[in-house]
Amino acid sequence: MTALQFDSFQAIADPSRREILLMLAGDKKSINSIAEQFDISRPAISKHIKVLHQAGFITFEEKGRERYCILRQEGFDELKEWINFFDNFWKERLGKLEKLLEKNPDIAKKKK
Amino acid sequence: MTALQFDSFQAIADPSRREILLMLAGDKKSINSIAEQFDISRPAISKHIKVLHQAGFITFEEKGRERYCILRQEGFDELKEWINFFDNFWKERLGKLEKLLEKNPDIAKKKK
DNA sequence: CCTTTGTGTAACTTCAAAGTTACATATATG
DNA sequence: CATATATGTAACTTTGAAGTTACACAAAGG
Repeated sequence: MTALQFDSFQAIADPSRREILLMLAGDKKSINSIAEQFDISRPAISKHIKVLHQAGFITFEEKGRERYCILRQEGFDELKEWINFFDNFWKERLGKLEKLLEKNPDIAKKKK
Repeated sequence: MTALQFDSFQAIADPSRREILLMLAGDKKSINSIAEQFDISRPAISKHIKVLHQAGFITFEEKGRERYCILRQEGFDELKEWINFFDNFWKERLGKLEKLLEKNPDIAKKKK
């Protein structure tokens, strides 16, 4: 249903877009109220919002002529899983090292 | 000491670079052995490796004329913290909701 | 109804990223 | 030593991302 048309890694590569996400963690905000916080033009922000939406990071809540942007938890899933993969990699590696030290405690001793 | 000259968000925005990191989770690899796995040219891979290094994701182990790339755990820290921020945001929000329901159990009931 | 406000988007410019080829250099090997 | 191998990098091209301005349009408000 929510066909991702934009890579989430790509989406958060831009500092302005990361800033927008941070702003939305505070509260939902209209497009214009977001744009006010930036030096770049309103259409530029509009594009960033579009990207964030297409990447699944935000949803909209229409209110008259205003469009409020709301953070969307699932948007962060892909990244979280990616990080988790490497986290597990390190943990696993640490586990192996511990087992090794249990069996060969001598390794921990200085060579000389 | 390790002056980051490249943004880590930017570094993982490129699919090839993410792929390289995945490859290195298996084992350390020489630049050429990495390049072999890709369709793009060796110099292109060389550049990607440089970026990953400057962003702190990998270190090198020189072995004669070969240069082995090794995953570096700290490189992932910035990202992990970023994700954690939003994770805490959701958890906190959930906590607030639970407290609210404790005090006003009626909210959970259907309106009609 | 006219004007203001909030937003989307088309058309354009600029710039940097990602790729290429060509060349340089250092190490290994027969 | 001559050659093959592993790598770095300069110079260049192409492409797309990010910004701009200008315009369109729907909703609100007097």
